[in-house]
Amino acid sequence: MTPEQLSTAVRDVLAAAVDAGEVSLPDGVPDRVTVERPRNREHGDYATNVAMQLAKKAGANPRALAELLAARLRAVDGVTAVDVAGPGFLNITVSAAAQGELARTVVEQGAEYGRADVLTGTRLNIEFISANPTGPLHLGHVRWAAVGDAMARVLDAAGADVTREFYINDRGAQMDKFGASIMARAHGRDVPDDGYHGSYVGELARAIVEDQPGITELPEDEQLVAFREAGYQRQLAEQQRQLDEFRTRFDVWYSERTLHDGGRVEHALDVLRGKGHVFEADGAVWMRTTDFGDDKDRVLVRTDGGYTYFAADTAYYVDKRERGFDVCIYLLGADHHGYVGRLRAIAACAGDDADRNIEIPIGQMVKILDRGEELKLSKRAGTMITLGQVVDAAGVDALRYSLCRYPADSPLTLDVAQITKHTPDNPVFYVQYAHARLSSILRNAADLGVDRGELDPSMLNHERESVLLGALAEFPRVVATAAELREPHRIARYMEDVAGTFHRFYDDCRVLPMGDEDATDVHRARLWLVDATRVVLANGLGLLGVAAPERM
RNA sequence: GCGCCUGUAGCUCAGUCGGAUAGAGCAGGAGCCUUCUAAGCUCUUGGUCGGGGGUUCGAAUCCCUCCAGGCGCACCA
Repeated sequence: MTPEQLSTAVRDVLAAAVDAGEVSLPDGVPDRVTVERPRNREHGDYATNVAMQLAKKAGANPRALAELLAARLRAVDGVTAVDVAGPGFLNITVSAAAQGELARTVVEQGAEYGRADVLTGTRLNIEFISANPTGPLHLGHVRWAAVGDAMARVLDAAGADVTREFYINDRGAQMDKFGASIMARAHGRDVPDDGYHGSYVGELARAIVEDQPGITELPEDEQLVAFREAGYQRQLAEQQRQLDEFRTRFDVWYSERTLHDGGRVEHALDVLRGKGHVFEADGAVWMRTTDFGDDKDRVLVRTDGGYTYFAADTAYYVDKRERGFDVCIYLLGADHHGYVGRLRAIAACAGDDADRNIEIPIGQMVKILDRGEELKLSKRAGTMITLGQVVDAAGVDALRYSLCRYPADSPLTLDVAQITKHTPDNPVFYVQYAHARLSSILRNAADLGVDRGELDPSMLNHERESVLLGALAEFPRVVATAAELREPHRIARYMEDVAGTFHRFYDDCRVLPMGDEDATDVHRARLWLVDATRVVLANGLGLLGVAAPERM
């Protein structure tokens, strides 16, 4: 019996009590009844607080209402005991057989187990990283690479139609500075003060000159463009390679230039003019974002006739909506949180609901310590910690998992030594090890010729088995919650719980027959449970983009 | 000055439709391998949930206020 089924059963019991005239609910029976796993085992397998929630509406004493529901619940198939406790909690105990059926469900659903449908029908666009193509991805991008990718996977698992998007800022003054910096290096000159000082610029210059020997002979203005474009292409390819290595995938790489070249900016301005939020003042064209909570109005077209970056942001949002996305998610770093107000205002000015059509989660900064020292980037000194260097130090799995295991809105410090060590106090390895251990049991079973056979769920009546089954049953709800709250870290925390629960089961319950023993129904049932546990961990790790090793 | 985020055990942090005695790991202490991975498990010490007020059957959670720390407030990109 899954929590979902039990919740439905409780709701049905409530409805039956209403029909029988034992309870009166002026607002009707609620659609959903919360059934949760109590922290304390003495409170049964599941508990519900419906009686307390509805007591006031029903004009009844919470405990009396609970008693009334308990009497009916006891008759439900698979329920073995119902107690009324405290101010009116219903503590429910489920039979081993009803609970054990879950092992079959999980194994049969396999990779599908855990998928939910809470977001079915929602078209989501999730944009993250969106770095300038003027250099390699660095430390500042790493958190969203991991969390954004995991979030996209979780949203997909919850049934949403997800598009992952990377916005390429390939237009504007920064690009020209980038081109000028490469050109300066190609001629052995100093990079301009406001240019790019990283050592990669020199390497780029060398590679480009080698590839296009005539480039340094071009007139200065043409040469700058040639360097800029060649540098752009190489850096974009480099970023894509870095992300590929980090297992972060995008569906759409959206170039800012195409917004301008395709007339999308003019189009967006027309749309917004039509909504009445555009005005002219001081020779510039503005959008009245203060109508919607922004702290100041924003310029769209400068006095010199050029479009601002904000105009492109506006066009980009309008474009996303016209491409059919219901919700546009922008993952921004804390250093960009000043953009939240104006982005929300864009949505509102476009006639949308800023509380529904746009979401802007803010990720706080990450510090990474290596051998006690903070990996720090300094643009001025030209020292830079690239994504690749961090990956080299910590490994993709450890890095992705560790970044995903904390809520993105809390500041984070990771120690490379801490997240890469192979000890149980490292959550990555604790979870991966559990998966390897499970895989090992399944391998050994095959070697011994023990087949899972038919499941007799009533064999799974050990305390540790019951707790493990209960934990596995939570997976779909955890996925749904993680998706709805945009909090993939819940998946990691959940898996740590499952891994611990499994290790404790393993310690107390022998799965395979020993020596010359014949396999019994208990062995077979435990194999089902082991298989189901392995499925849940594999699916969960998959949601974080972390490997589920079969051997360690 | 205004805005966003954070404040929970010695340390790193979980904890959202408000629920039962506030949790986990580490660190400290004591144990468990003749058979499936000891990269594991068991027991134990440890709290004014930053302070104060409010809402109610019930608050770490919701509201107000104060304190401390981080970040941000361009006709830059």
